[in-house]
Amino acid sequence: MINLYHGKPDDTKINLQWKRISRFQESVCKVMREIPRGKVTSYGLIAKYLKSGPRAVGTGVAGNPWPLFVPCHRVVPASLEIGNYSIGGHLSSYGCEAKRQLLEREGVKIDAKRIDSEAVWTPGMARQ
DNA sequence: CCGAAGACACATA
DNA sequence: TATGTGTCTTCGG
Repeated sequence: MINLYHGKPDDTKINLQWKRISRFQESVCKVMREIPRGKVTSYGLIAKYLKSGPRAVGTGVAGNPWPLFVPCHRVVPASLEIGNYSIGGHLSSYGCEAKRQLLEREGVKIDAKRIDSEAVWTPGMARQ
């Protein structure tokens, strides 16, 4: 698994229990799965794509049932900052550091505390 | 460029 | 039904 880091867009042979989450969360997760490797997107873009509101997307991502299975770490604020990120629960306050490491390792150029605007990916585009 | 305030859509209790 | 949210956009300095 974790083919996400190997360039494969879909690694979920595992039966994710979509039924346990809401329709909206499912849509958000699907959109996030379409994010190419080395690219990032923002809540606002997903919100626009889903014809929804940014905060709703944030809520849906925050309640992401499967961190890392769904590349929620590729979702950053529109300000292109790292933003917050909680992995393995809300116990890790250093999740943002791990997020930065993950993104950097995926090829996203991060300038100290900001993400390269070239790495922004918009939902709805043709997958690379 | 940086900081502060309002708003909107959806989830959870 | 009411409140909260990992936000966004806009206004002012």
